[in-house]
Amino acid sequence: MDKPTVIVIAGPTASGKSKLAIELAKKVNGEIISADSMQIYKDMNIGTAKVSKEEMQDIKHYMIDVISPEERYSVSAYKKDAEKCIKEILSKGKTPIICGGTGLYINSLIYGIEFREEKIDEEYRNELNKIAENGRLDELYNKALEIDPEAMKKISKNDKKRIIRILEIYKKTGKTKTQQDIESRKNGVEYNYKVFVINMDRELLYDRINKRVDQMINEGLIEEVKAILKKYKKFPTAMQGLGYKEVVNYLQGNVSKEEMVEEVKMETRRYAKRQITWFKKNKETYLLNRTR
RNA sequence: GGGUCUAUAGCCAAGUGGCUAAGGCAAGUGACUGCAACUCACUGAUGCGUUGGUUCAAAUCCGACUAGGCCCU
Repeated sequence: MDKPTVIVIAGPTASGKSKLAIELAKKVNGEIISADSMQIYKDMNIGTAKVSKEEMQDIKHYMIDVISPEERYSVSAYKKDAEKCIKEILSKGKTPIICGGTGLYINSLIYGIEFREEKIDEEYRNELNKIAENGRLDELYNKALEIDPEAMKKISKNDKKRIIRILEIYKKTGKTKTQQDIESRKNGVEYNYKVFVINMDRELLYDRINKRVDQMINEGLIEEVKAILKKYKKFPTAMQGLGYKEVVNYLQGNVSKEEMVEEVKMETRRYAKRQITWFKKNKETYLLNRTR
């Protein structure tokens, strides 16, 4: 039995993924599933560069505006939700098109990673964070090294977040991350993913990023941030979003507007660079070279 | 024209006589399966504006020159 085809369009910010995905959707009778860790949040529109209703051209988009900025989201939730969308689109006889820049999310789909049911133990996480912040991260590192020396080969002594995760997994399941990773992949991949990664000359991309940031400011990014701050109280993850932190900093009067804009541009470039590194790693990928 | 201060990597900058010229940002490369727009690692000056000198030893002290800032005329 042939696996159904799912198209994936990935690439760094401002490389034109969204537009390409829409064009493609029109041609192949497709619908689009976003793979963006920030576009899942409601009310964060300008800063996350969501496509407008008009730009969608009646192509249905999934996984955008699904949760409130006050909530927390995760890869495992994304995997589950996105696969639901894939099934739904396929059942209509249409082609699912995954489009986005969050490599972690895309990988969970294309490598068919199964996540076990797990609620994050916030208390334990906070406890470990406190230890780490008291300058005792090395203790956590050593503990993690004892539990899972294999996984620790890839984790630096300073990588707080990943060291803590090793300990979390062990406390929760009694298993090592290495074991869990193996189990998570034993089911194989359900769909025939065709992955396209947009590749673009670095300078051109940086230029596009600068223009996009200027445009975001013009479109009212600052107002958007103000509105979000007024509407919601907590932002466990959402305010990590590029641009948002910097605007908040500006609103607090710590930096001038010009400095803030420069910061956002710089951060966006750094982000794009990380994305490029991430996607480069994927084998069996079709590189799309864009020169404009 | 006179005076004065400054000159270190793409940018900001520590060093004020003696190990191999701090650090930050940018840039590049890399890791990353439950916060991922996260978290983290690695990489850069054979040389300190130019040039002469003092010294066993100079980015560091002295002179000249060049460039820039400030003040005076």
